[in-house]
Amino acid sequence: MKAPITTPPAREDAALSSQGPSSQGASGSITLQDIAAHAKVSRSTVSLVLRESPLVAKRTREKVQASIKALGYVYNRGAAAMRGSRTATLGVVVYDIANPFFGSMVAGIDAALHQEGYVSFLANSEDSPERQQRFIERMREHRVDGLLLCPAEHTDPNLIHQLADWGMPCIQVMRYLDAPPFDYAGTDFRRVAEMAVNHLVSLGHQRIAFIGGADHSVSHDRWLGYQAALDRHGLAYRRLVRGNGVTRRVGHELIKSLMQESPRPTAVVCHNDLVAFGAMLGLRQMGLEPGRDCAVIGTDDVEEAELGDPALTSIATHPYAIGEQAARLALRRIANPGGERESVIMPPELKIRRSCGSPDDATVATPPKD
Amino acid sequence: MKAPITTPPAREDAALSSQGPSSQGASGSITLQDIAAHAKVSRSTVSLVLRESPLVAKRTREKVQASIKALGYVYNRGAAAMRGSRTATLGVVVYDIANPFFGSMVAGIDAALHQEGYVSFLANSEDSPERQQRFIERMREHRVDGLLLCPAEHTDPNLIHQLADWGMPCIQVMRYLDAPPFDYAGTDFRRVAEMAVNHLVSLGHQRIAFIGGADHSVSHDRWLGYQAALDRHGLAYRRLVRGNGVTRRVGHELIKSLMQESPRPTAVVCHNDLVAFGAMLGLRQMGLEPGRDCAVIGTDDVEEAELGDPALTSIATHPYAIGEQAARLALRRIANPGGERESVIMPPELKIRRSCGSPDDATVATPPKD
DNA sequence: ACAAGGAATTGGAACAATCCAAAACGCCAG
DNA sequence: CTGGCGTTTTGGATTGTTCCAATTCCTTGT
Repeated sequence: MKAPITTPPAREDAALSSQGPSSQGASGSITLQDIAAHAKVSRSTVSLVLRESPLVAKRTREKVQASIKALGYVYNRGAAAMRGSRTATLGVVVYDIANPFFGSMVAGIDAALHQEGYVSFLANSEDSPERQQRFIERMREHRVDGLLLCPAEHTDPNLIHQLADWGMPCIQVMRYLDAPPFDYAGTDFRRVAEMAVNHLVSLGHQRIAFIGGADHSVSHDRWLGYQAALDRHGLAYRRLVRGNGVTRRVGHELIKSLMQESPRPTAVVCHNDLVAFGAMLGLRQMGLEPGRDCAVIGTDDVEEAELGDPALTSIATHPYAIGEQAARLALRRIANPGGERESVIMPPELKIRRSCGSPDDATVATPPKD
Repeated sequence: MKAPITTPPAREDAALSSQGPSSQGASGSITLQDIAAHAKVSRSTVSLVLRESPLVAKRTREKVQASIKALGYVYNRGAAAMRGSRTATLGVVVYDIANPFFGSMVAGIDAALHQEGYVSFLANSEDSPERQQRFIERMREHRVDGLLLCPAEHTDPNLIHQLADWGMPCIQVMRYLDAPPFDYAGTDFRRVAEMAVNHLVSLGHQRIAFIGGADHSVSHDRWLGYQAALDRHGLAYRRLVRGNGVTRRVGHELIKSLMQESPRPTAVVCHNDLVAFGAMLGLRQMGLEPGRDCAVIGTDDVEEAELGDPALTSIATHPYAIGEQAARLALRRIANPGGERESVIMPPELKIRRSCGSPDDATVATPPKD
């Protein structure tokens, strides 16, 4: 890692130093009491105005609001949280924020929370249970109203019960620990894999492989779905190569060894789109054409899928929508902590493009009829 | 958008309902007073122990720590922030968290803050100044110690001075508003574009175009760098096609019209790697080979650059490191609010791959000597 | 003119920590 | 035994809000 270069200020403007000359300056900040004095009402009335209580008369409300504006008052949520019961904050834990899938999910969470006046702490666990644990402790100290958790790999399944004991609402997202019932938002990964297999079967494929995955619920579910779909269609060929991870590189490596087997698969379901891109690249390097010599299907439908060469057929999992739904579920649970646990499952969606063959070369992808 | 499917709990485990039977249960939480009583010392002493004050004697400290553990005490940072001066929280604003560049940056911020016991609120402005403004107001209400801001497009440049008036430390990241001095962390985008041009010139190129960009400081700087570098090398050809955005699609469109001009450029500098991927795809579709018929260079060095076909030569801008540095700068400023403003600039780095030609076809990319 | 009743307003206590000045403690020299 | 000094410990005041019960104000009916 290179050291950064630190420069002094590029230009020293006139006397812009220290605090601006405006208003009250530093931290001797305006309180409810000050507003009350200015508007000639009581502290309590001001508090009611701030919380938009219908109790306070219109004239008074307007007078108070004028004072609030005039003095440049800033509500102190810390103090409010102390007496009241909610902080209007949420903790969000993901394990890889640099992954655009989680980026979209966080964008969805943010949008939904923003609407309700909530604001969220974000932590990136990097799949370390220890880091995750420290963050959760800090969230407790900050008295967040709830937690949105994509559990790190190898998290102690007991965590969920511990959170429940602590009275901290927790929605699991994408991944989950232990057994239901719990609050969960995600997609049905079993169904995702099934849809992929079904699509390939409908195109006439009989030898369908699956590549990629890691040791967590989202992968297990895909593997189960893959096998269940093959069972249903009564297909004997099955080849599940898990590899180590969910990256382009993994897809690239796995497809190469897979295509040297005999018999070769005619189609491959990939754990996600990154693995699929790697697989298509690997096929090209072997002189094989994705979509003609071997159908490739991904999952997630990342933005790049559409612009690939060939454009990648994929099962969309809608991370943004999952984020929104997870956030809404969290708010529901906070409003009603004792309520029945819920699972919000976003239906996956097949996006047909060219990597499983196009109308014009469908004949090539379709094996002989008998 | 499809509606999600909401299911009731999948399985109702024995009597797992309501709160667990553990400890204190609900919110009648343990306070300093409780610890003090249990350890037979005063509230103040417990407070000192918690803050690791050297004032308290070893025996006492141990006794108090034992009580803290025994009662399962949770520190209340809200209450602490009320009397004390810091909240150990920071606000972070980005405009597109789904972009992996910002994902990495946020990961760097998170890592640096985590080490110092800080925790951060995250907001995704989606380049809306109004949303950004609302978030900043909320951050003020939550009394964050500082702000890390990637300003939304068309943000009022006055915002920086307003924040200064409010006494809220603010580090601008990547983009910046108005004129120095201010605290800033980013990379030198002028230099980024210059490096790209220099590299192409060193390979013998004379007609070098630039594509992509939006109306903000990071784009302006790249454009300036591009032009400055051409000036320095005394090259007359210049073609700066700004397009509308920084996506693959933009690169794809722009390269196509550019290659129909006469004379054609022999090399193209792209605003970022996404634009570069689009450009390479466009070249292929025109029957041209990136790196042979036209050199392509990107900036950012995203993970996919290495795995592209051909692998993309790019100027790395190290978003993770920028995030770390921005966070550290914020903590420095919080510790010393009156200190001199700083700019932390990460040096960009040339990553040579194959999209500007490889050793074996260097002759093809190099025009005649004279 | 007065009581009743609802609408609007209010003061004091509570929340859980920190800060500060003062008190208690221990130890040793005179 | 007392004074002095340095180390620990401690109440009480303080922070800015919400909650609650009580009070005041304003109508309106008799």
